[in-house]
Amino acid sequence: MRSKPATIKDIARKLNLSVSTVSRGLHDHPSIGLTTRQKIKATAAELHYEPNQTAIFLQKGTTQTIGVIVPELSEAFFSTAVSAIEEIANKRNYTVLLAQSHDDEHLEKHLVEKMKNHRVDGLLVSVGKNTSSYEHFEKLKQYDIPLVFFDRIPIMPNIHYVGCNMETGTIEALNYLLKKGHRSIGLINGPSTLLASSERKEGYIKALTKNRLKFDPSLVVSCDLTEDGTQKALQELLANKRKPTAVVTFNDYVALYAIKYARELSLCINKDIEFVSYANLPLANYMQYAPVASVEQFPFLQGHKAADILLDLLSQKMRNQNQQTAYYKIIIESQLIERAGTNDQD
Amino acid sequence: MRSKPATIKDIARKLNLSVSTVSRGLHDHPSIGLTTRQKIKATAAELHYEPNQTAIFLQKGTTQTIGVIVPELSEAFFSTAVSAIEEIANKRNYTVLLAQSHDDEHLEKHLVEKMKNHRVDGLLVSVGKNTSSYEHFEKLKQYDIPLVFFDRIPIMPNIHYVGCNMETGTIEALNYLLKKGHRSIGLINGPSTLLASSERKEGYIKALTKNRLKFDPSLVVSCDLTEDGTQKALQELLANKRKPTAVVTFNDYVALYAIKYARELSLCINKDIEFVSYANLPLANYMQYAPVASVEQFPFLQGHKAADILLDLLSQKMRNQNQQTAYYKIIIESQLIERAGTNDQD
DNA sequence: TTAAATTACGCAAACGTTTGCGCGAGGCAT
DNA sequence: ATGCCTCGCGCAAACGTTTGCGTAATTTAA
Repeated sequence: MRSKPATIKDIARKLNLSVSTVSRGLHDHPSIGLTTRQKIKATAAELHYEPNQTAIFLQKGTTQTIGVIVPELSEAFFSTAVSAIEEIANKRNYTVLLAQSHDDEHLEKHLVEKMKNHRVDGLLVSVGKNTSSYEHFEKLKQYDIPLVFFDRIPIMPNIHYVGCNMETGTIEALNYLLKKGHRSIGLINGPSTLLASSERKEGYIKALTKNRLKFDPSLVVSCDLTEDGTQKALQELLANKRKPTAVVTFNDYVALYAIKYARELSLCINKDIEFVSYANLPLANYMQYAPVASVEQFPFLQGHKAADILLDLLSQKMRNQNQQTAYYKIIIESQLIERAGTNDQD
Repeated sequence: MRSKPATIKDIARKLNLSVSTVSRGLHDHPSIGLTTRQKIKATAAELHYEPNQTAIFLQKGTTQTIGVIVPELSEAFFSTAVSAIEEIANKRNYTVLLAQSHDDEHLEKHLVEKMKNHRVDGLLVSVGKNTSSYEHFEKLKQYDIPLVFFDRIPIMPNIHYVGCNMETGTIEALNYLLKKGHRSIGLINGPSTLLASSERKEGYIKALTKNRLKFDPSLVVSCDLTEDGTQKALQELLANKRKPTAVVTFNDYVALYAIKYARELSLCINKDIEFVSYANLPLANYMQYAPVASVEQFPFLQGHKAADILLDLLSQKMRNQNQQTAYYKIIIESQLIERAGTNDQD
């Protein structure tokens, strides 16, 4: 058992043919005679020959790889989106080079650099929540590497992205809570660097305006999406003169942290205070006290669309259609999901 | 702004030097004069030159990449292990090519093939729960690609692996439940293709034997780790003449499904029936009814160790130490974690 | 002054594949 | 018999980098 895999040269040597004949024979090129092709194939099988992708990539100037950077793979949202991306990529014979930034801007920059060095053909990114500068993304344009953002989108000009309409989702959430009788509704928002945060706030304001209610800025609080940050945010809301009877949280994890803390303060969940979240993760099905509703953001669809767009950009590039100045800005409508049989305290 | 990145050839042409001089200059080779080196570096910066990793990989016959295949990234256990692997890999300047098999044997085979075609230097695998044949792993030996299993380990000869001692963890779990007064304890086990399943069963039997209790095979039930399979398994246990008052579940997800179903059957959790699980995931902190204890399996440590072993094998290989016949079989001791203040029904 | 040693570069091959172009042999038409 | 066409192969370059070995010029020592 030889230590090195067989190459075309080995087959050529064994059959006393040239390397180019063997390469063509393996690819069923019509200029190679049938018997010669058959001999080549048989010898390839015998030597367990497998093409070396690195050599092919060098020769073709493409790596047939797309890079994907997400903040945290353990978040079902991101791993769902990634599963969708993998599905599309597999269908189009692309490899996915996956990395997680752990919401660390420095690591995110390093990962973008590494993706560039690996000459990924294109890149899909969900930005880290703490990322506040985007030169590392700008630099990719110099290398002509197509880039599509999804879910968490930076506030940058001239970009492709797939996102969810958080504004309308927020409006639905507010309408739902207002219909339930709530008049003082808090919002635990995310970092202001995220478009998603400003969208949520916009939706919140629009919903109040539409219902002829006054917007009280002190009921909208930012947090860093950590458990500690969430506690502080809830504390701030509960200390408000207009103590909220309902809170919309940035996502299910924030809801989970907020609910846990509310219980520690001896609040009766779904009586003293109700929660609505974003993401509608399966996690909530098993939570002790789940939010009464959640805004579905269709991560699988977002991942799917982002991958589609990227591969479309790649195929345009291959066809040398550099006249692309239009930017994809896909917004998927969100959907408020009311939880059936929200847990009451027994 | 040129569409293609600059290469060493461009620098060479611009400075009227040879390609080899430029390559050596970029690497501070002592045979290149200082002024020449400085000129080369300045021109490289000016042209935004960045080395092409594909070319380097071809020339060096290594990809500086390790492949990692796990069943499901959304499981915190696997994503934690992957974070540990990434940490080690980054330190040693390796890229991680990550893929998820979704417990699908066919997809797992395809991913192994793709990893091989990409000439990953080594591979880390946590086997899919439904994988029942392992030729796809055997074939890697032909290509001299080092392979280390972690967490879910196939029953195969001559392999490297890092696992957790499920036997002693199971014994601790049984001891804990026996000490609490339970005498009829069920076990919802996993697929029999997994070593982890037989280890759990062995631990279960040994614990009973050590406590001079009879082993009743009908109290050990296999399931496929799905929600549906878990329901059936619990049903079977509850229909037992010796209806268990405690159940040890294969992992936290199985516990979650089992508890949900038990509640549907109007059983009082932690009164009529208690659960102990494996994995000790953070998820359980937010569960409505969490298992009273869980066996910690240290996924970060497992990932860390698996990556260490693989990189050690790779560096032995680079030093041409083919005399390796010893196989790494690392077992990390598990640890039963009793949950503080297990939820009582209020 | 001459020979030997050292310095600073360049040539060419290699890694493994693809592919444009060319050539020799055989077949067919005139 | 000769010229043209087609078939079936091979040569060589290329992709972008690294590196073994060689050479010319300069410096140093005898």
